[in-house]
Amino acid sequence: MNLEDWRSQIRRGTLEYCILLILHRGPCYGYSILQRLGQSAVTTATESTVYPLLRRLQKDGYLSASWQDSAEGLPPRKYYALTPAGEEYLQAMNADWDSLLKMVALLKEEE
Amino acid sequence: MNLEDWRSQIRRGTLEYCILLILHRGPCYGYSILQRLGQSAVTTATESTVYPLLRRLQKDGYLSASWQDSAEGLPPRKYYALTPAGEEYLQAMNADWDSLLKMVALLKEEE
DNA sequence: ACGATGTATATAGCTTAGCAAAGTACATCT
DNA sequence: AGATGTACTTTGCTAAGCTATATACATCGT
Repeated sequence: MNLEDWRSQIRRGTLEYCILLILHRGPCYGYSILQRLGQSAVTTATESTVYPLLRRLQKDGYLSASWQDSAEGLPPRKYYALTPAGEEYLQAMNADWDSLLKMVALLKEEE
Repeated sequence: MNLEDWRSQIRRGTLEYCILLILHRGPCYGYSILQRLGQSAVTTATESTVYPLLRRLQKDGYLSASWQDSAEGLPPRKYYALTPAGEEYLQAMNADWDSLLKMVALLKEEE
C-alpha cells in the first residue's frame, strides 16, 4: 500500500460527496464535474469513475438528468441536478463530514 | 446507496489514517484502537475491519508488532507501533488530508 | 451450575466502488 | 492524415470494509 493506493481509497465516498457539493450550486454535466474534481490531486478521477458514479446516484434517486444540446458542433451534454432526496442526502453527509473532521482533529490534538 | 453505505465507503482510507494518527502518540493494541475509533459514528469499525488492517500495515512495513502479557488473567495483547516508514507515510497523508479539506471547503464556499 | 458479558485476536467469503483500457462520435488544428 | 479536444459508455480487475463465525479465559448474575 503506497500513497497513491491510499488516495484511491480516500476517493471512495469522498468523490460522491464532492459531486453532490458541486451540484448543490446548480446543474452540471459529467465532463465539467470531472475537470473541477481535477483541481485537487486527492479528488482527481477518471471518466470510468465519474460517469458510472453519476448514473448510480441518478438510479438511487439523488440526481435527475437531462440531455441538452451544445453550441457549435460540440457533443450534447447530460446535465445532472440534485433532487430533494439528493439535498437531504447531502445534508446528512455534511453532518458526518463535520463529525469526521472533529474526530481527526481530536486525534491530532492529543499528541 | 444510503447514508450507512456511504459511511462504510468513507471509512476506506480514513480508518487507516486514524489508526496511524493514534499510533503516532505511542504504541497501542488492536482492541484499544477499536474502542477509540468507536468514539465517532463515522469511524466506528468492527474487529474484522481493524485486525486485518493492522496486519496489512505491518506487512507493508508501516507498523511493528510485539506480543505483551496483560495482568490479572486478561488475554495477551499485540502492541503495534509506527516504524520510520510509517511516520513518513503519515506525514504524506497529513498533507493530502489538508489538501482534501481545502478542496471541500472551496466547493462549499462557492455556493 | 450455567448463561451472559467483557477482553483480545483471527479467518473465510461477500460486496462494492475506483480504475485501466478500450470504444464511439464529431470538430478543430497542424 | 493524424493529433488534440469535447463528451459519454462499457467490461473486467482489485482492494478494503463487513457479516458471520471461531477461539480462549475471566467475572458477574440468577
